[in-house]
Amino acid sequence: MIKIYNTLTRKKEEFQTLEPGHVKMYVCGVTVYNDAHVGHAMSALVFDIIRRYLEYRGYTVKHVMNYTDVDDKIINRANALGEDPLKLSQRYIEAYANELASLNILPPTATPQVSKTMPLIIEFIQGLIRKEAAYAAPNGDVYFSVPNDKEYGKLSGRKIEDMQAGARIEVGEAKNHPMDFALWKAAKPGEISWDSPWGKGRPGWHIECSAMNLAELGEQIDIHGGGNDLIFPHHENEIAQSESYTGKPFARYWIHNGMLQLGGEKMSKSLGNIVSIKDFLKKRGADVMRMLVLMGSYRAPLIFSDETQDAAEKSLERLKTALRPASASSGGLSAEVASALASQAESTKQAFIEAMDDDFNTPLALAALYELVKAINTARDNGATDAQLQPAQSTLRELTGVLGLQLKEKQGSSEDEAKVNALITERNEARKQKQWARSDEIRDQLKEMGVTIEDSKDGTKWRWS
RNA sequence: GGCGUCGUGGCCAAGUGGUAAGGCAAGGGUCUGCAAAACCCUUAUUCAGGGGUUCGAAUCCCCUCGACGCCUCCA
Repeated sequence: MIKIYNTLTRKKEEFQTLEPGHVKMYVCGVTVYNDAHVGHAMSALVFDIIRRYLEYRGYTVKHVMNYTDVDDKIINRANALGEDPLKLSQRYIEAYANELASLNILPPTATPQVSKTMPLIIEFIQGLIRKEAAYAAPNGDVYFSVPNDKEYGKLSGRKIEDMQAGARIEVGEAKNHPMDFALWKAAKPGEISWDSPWGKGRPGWHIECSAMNLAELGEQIDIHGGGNDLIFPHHENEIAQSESYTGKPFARYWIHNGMLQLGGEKMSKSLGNIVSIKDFLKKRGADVMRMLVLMGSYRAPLIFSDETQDAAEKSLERLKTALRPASASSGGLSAEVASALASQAESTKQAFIEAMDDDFNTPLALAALYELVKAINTARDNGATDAQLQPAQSTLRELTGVLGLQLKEKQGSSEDEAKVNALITERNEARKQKQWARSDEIRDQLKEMGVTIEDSKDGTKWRWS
């Protein structure tokens, strides 16, 4: 039984889908006006891991991730660049999709865009007005009427009065109540706009997600996800809109990931402390980013530093050691020892599932994997053959695959490989003649080429590092 | 000011009543010409601090201190 921490109830709950065996999951994507950063990658990875695990447990997952391609920031950036806003956002959509693929994130089953959902958004707003949950202001804006929604604040645990005390709320002249938020914004001169019953304009930020949810997944969904910075106001407003419109409970489980932190602060475009996904991938591999996410709880802040990145890289290396082949000269394990390895594989699998079932406890799941790593390596040291290692290794592959880890050994060009082999042959000649200085010199040379070597009874092994 | 999350060894981190998982780092050992990798051993009488509940608390309650997030665009 899978348990999920639900932001709505602030409790772990048993996971039960609306429809047996099927999961409808909507995750807030990004506003596309700039390069995405590793914080976005974290969020995408968290929900990719959740999706992969749910699929592993037998669910069919409909995974919707939206692109906000109509927004103030996009318009400003497009104006600055003298580019059409939709062309600009399209460019960043393609870039983001490629980056997600590079991170080994499964493509969502649908990726709706605001600009392509306009008729439904307008219809949604009309519906809210009909139900008196919203009103059109004389200037062409349309607002959601917060005081008319008795349940407003249930996700974020806020009271309308408390928020007003914050005094940071801008009182728009056209609003009836300071907490009301825009569903439709009248177009300013020269801005991109769409025709609507209220004149030319464009949607507010929150309504798009309500509309796209309805379009892609229907009135009720199982999982709604995103970063915890979206809890208020975005998700609060989404609930308000969707539930006012349908009269039904919207999402069963609200899942929010913690923020990625750089130097003790949240990484965000407005703070300017950004590491882009592009730059990260130049320095480190996709697995390193994923490992960083796996090492901590998805709900907690993720400390992004050189130190944690190094640790993630080393931890990956450790997982990889278990997947390496048996020693060529191995004499085989006794039946007893071989069956002990098999039972470790089985108990690791169970521990892994138990950990992941408990609100996707990836650090605990990893701990289970390391036990299997140790068992495999010990078996190899004790002379296991490849055939004896293989079942345990394939269990390890299966489980790391569920987490989305690729654990590929690094590759070099075949030209370089020839060079490496020549050097190793030369070194082994030197070693035969006990010319240790020459031998070590060659090893240093190889190291500079990015090659690690290991001498063993079966000869010299090497790999790119 | 309000709402929320949280404070566990050098770093990351699991652990919601029964006596501190795991990874990285560090030290010692086996192996090796030396390394590397693997394996073995060692490293928190203690869980921000102070009270309280309990036979028993990192885990529950109260207070204090501190960090972070949200209350404005934000994954």
